[in-house]
Amino acid sequence: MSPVCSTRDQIIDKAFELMLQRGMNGFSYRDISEPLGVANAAIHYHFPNKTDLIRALIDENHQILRRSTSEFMAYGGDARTQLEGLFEFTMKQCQCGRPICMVGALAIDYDELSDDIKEANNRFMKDSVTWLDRVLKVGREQKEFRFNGDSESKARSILAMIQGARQMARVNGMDYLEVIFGQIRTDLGISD
Amino acid sequence: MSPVCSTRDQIIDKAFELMLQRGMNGFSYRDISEPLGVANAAIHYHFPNKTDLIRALIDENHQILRRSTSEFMAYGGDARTQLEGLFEFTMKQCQCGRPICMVGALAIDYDELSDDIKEANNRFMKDSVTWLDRVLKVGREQKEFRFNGDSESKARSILAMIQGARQMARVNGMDYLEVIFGQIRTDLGISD
DNA sequence: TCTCTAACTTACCTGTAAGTAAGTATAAGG
DNA sequence: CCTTATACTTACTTACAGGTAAGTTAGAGA
Repeated sequence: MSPVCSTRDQIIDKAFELMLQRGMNGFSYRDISEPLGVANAAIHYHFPNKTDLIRALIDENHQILRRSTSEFMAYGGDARTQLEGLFEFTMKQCQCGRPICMVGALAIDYDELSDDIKEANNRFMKDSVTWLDRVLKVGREQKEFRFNGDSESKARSILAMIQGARQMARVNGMDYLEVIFGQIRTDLGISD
Repeated sequence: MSPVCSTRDQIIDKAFELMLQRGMNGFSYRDISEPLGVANAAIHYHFPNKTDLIRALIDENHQILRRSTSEFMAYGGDARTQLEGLFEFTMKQCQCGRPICMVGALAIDYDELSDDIKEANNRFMKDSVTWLDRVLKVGREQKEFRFNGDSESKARSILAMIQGARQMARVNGMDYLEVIFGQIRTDLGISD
């Protein structure tokens, strides 16, 4: 195991931040190397080309979400708490300089992505839907949520909403997110 | 009035398409000039720098939506028809090579936008919310739609959903959009 | 016929992006 | 002590981005 402050980890950290702020074409190797005080070629040593770097960022993203969802899970079986965990997670991401999500960032550059990156991104999306679908199913069974129709469609629509909201929040201010969270609660028949 | 096939119009057409496919940093002057068979500098003649070009694209986008919404309006007072018009409009945009919307495209490059572009983008968003808010209000009064809570929040959430869905559709296939449209109908208490 | 302007083209410049090749410091192992 | 691998650095190349300056051409108006 490499230490947390290894050059490689620092590169990933910085690149991850830049990726979710500006997208794939919005940052250069220099934007990473300069603040870290290393040479440009140091990045090429760890990630031969930009595709390799992006691949690593997708993995990073997947890990972050997986870690977070298992954190929510640990809170207990309460579906409402898990949904609120997703809201909090989203809010935190936006507040710590990650205004857009990976799927949204990659969607812009979709045409120039390699097949394995497209697939990794797709897998991530499906994982997210599966997770939320489960939360909704449990929530409906436990009478915490009230909604009509298929729970998977509902899960997809909520994820789409959050993704869109993140982008609109950037243009129109952070309270856009709170409005959307409120609407999701209302749509799920949560009185609060 | 310049003819439809003027160089200026062709530049806007091509740039608009590229913008909604790849975002602001995803295309160059060459990507426009080459297919049109003109010199790179011809673009600079009409739009001195890239910011001027982007500004023109936002205007173009605003006009397209305004034209479309007044088309829906012309159909009659039926709120349901107007909502379906929005769905159709979105679908058509995606099918004719404009997978993402302008707000989404610009959100990625937000940090490097000039103030007037940010403002124009914000205005566009607010116009869209205002329009949909009205449709929802009328629809609720006429008992075409059934939903809880504030109509403006609902409008925002629907627009966020569509925006997110466009991006997710790119990663996961076009039927994602249909799923989301279906979910919006369900959430509005439309039986069909 | 001459002049002027709009709408370009050609030829160029500067900056910067991604990437590479070759060299170097350091520590670990035999 | 020598060798090897890791983790870099320096110095470079190639390509292309956005942008500019000066020249050209075609048509409209006096």
